[in-house]
Amino acid sequence: MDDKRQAILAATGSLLAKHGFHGFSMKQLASLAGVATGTIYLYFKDRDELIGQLREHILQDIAAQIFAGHDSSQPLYQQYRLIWLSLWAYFQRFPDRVLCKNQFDQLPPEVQLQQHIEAKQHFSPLVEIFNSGREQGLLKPLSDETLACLSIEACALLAQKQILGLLTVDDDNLESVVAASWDAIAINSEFQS
Amino acid sequence: MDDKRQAILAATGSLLAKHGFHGFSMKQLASLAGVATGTIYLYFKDRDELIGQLREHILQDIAAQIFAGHDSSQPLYQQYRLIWLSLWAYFQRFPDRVLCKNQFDQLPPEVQLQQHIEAKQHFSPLVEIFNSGREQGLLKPLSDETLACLSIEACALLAQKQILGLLTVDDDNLESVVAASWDAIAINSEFQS
DNA sequence: CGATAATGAATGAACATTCATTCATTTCTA
DNA sequence: TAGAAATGAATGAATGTTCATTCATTATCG
Repeated sequence: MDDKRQAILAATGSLLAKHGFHGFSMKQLASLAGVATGTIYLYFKDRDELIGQLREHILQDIAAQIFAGHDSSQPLYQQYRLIWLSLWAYFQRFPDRVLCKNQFDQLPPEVQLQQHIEAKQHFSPLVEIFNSGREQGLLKPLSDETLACLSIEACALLAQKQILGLLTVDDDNLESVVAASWDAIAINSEFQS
Repeated sequence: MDDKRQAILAATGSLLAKHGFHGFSMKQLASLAGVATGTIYLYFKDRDELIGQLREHILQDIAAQIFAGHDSSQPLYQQYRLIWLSLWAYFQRFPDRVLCKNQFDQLPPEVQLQQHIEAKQHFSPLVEIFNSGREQGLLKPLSDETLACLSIEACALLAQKQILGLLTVDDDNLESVVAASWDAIAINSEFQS
């Protein structure tokens, strides 16, 4: 059965979101997933592989969702805006995913290097936007990573805080927040829209 | 002896930075701090209190450093710039602290609410900048938390990535990165500097 | 001053608990 | 009924915490 696998992955996500790596135990996971502890090991070699696969699963899912309506013939800001809003919507729909993603970003340094390379492949359309933006003189001449920190990563940060109840970005503000994050990476000419 | 206490706190920081909460053991800590395991419990009630006190220690230290040269009579951007650059310098000097801070930000949700209230008190001068910036029409009409995410939190994010070797912000770029993060929160008039 | 007593910081082996993982057994399915 | 899937008690390693003991230092007294 493959829905057991899915159930285990889903339970892993919600447990990780709730407790972090602290207090994440295979027994609790089994009980939440509605399987026996041993069953987990039929689908995953061990704890680390389980977590690695969850990470991969989430990353692919996010990438699939936020680039769903992507159209590289649109104006650059429109492309950016759609991605940002899709990411925001995704995180609102699956709050656990933000929390998980941020947990992954706090794994030991040696793990993160590998993660970073994988991630960049998943998000290549965004890298394309950065590239052509710099070429056209629309975006600041900073590295992809720097631009990402200043723009799209703010989305994940804001989403996390909103989920934890530390701030509120309502739908009225949303459009100006996207624009604000664009301002961070865009070159400010007097003629901008 | 109070330097035992300091030694334990320091060792906790570097261990936390290296391994995260994963693989952080009191035995390893004792060995790194150069004390017996039992000694730790003479200075700290338990593991959680130890970590809580480290958090408090780091937060106070950061606040003290980044507001050291703060002068509220300066132009708003100059105030912001100094804080940003001080924070950047601090993180370059004490890389462990960034990694620790980010670990704290991934503690279970219920812990973070309390942390957020404390933190806001430590960083009141920054909140002042946001307040008067909004009043003067220099900053976008967004909440403190949102402005912080878009501006100063990017500093911590960039610092972490730089420390992990995922990007490089050299001193030439630094000034434009600060300006970029300011662009995110500032209102863009045609007459801006 | 010298000898003795008291102190409490520091120790680390011992303890209870928790955890990831295994595997003999049972349950399901084709 | 044979084979696959699932179980969950058992295992042993690892962890946080405790506490009886040590020992350098300080205080007390003859």
